[in-house]
Amino acid sequence: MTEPRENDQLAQRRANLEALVELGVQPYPHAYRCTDTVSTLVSNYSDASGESLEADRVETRTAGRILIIRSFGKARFFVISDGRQRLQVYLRKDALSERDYQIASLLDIGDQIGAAGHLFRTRTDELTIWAAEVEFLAKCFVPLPEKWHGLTDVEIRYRQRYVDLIVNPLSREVFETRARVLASIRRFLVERGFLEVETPMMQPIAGGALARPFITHHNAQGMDLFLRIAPELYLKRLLVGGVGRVFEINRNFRNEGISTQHNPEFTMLEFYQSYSDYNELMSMTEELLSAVARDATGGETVKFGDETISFSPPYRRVSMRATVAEAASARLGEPVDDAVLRDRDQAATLACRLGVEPQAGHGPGKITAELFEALCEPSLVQPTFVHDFPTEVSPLSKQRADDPETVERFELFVAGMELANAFSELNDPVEQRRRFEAQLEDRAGGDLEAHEMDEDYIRALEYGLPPTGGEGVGIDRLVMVLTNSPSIRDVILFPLMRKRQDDDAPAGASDEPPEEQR
RNA sequence: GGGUCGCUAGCUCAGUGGUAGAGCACCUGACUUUUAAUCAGGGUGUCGCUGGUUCGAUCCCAGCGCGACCCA
Repeated sequence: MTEPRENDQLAQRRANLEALVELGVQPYPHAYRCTDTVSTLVSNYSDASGESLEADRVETRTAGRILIIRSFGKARFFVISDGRQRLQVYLRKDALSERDYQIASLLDIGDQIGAAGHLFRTRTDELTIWAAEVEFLAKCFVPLPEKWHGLTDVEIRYRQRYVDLIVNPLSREVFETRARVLASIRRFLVERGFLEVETPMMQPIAGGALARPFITHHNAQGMDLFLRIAPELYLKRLLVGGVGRVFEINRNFRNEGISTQHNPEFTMLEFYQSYSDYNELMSMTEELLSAVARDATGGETVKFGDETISFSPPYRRVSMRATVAEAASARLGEPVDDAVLRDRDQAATLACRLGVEPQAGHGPGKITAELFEALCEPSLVQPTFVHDFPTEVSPLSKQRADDPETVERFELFVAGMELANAFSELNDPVEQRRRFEAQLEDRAGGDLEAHEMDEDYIRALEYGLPPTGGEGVGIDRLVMVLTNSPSIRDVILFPLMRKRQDDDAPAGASDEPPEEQR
């Protein structure tokens, strides 16, 4: 590992801490009792006039990190932040003890301080604490990014999210919105009688979705386990057990590439409702997302890049084959009948003409799904339900009564992204076994994402799963849309990044003080 | 996996085959209501890493690393 880089700013900050210690200041004090946070002061007094603050003096003790220092000889202004809001503190020599004034003059941008005093407004009408006391709380040894441009290097923003959060208020706002989204979803579902549960993240069979899992190992049991790719099969076991309305919000792990829409671990909401089906879920999804948008952003309409997206119901509903046929027809300039997509040879021919190479083992259903991805997905900007998927790509969904090649399933697309996936749950154990067996054939043919056989799940179905509608919603992507974030990494606090060699090296402070201070 | 682009001071960015540049930050001095405070002075650097070409490379070439975007 490389030696910690020494530079003047680091040395200066260490010297300032030494000077504080010589004044008798604790370098790492244990607590500071605040009467208010910066955020509550700002929200409570942002409208208070200078006159009213003078007439009814507001005394306060608060704490935060220094973000800006403006120094004027025998007075200085600090802008401090509690991570959400910023507030100015005015420190003048004649208002402070000699000791506190010396402390104030030894503080650096980035340091944590406590301040006590009363609120007033400056000549320029800025709400400010007139400091009577100042307390040193913790040292920042590393210079913060620039006050004007902030931190824009996305690599540092993702790897050192703490720095991003210190200097970019918009980053904090994204995660505040994310928290409101989760709270809103929970409220919505709990109000409708859904029980929140947690099912295994480590599973002996990684099922419930078509994806490659991560493998982990249990030492004491001497067994390999998979990080879950979906909670689905466990949640449906709970439905067999009589938990008629159930949901889980938690992480899934899929061993696949990283993109602006994919992180290997991501957060998914799954909910299931007995005695229901996918039609009911479409309406419920409209209610859920419009409510979440309101709770999280204040309205049902959001800006996403150049687009304005409305979550106000109803959402457009199109069948997958019809929308593929329509897109193919527009592309080729000739009518295309969606019946073509039910025949392997005709579907393959159509795919070739559209520049999508069908793979050998892929039947008409998979080819249709691939054409949909290539032709239709990116153009679905406003919330759109794409329903009635090919059975071939839906091993856990119930077939339509009038059409066994088609299942009762929909996906919701927003901003060109798949946001939700739902279906009437397949509850026939014999048919479920047949579907798993078809998947095993795909697996034998080299499809590493094909579903594995899960005997216990079939046994659970043999006890009787009521007719059920179930849905998964990608929380990260939903938050992307609601916060106008172009990358999934913008809405995940610590997205997966490749390890760097210098990850072990501290940015500044070393264990040893410089020679001259020993 | 493929393509394109990027990596220069703590941060945001210029730039050049011959002593490395700006703004902010930082240091010294002035200044007791500033708002990117102001004024005077100061450049603090492994130009991502390794090799090659060259008298000389941060620059040109190759490989590698990390990242971004597009494609699969």
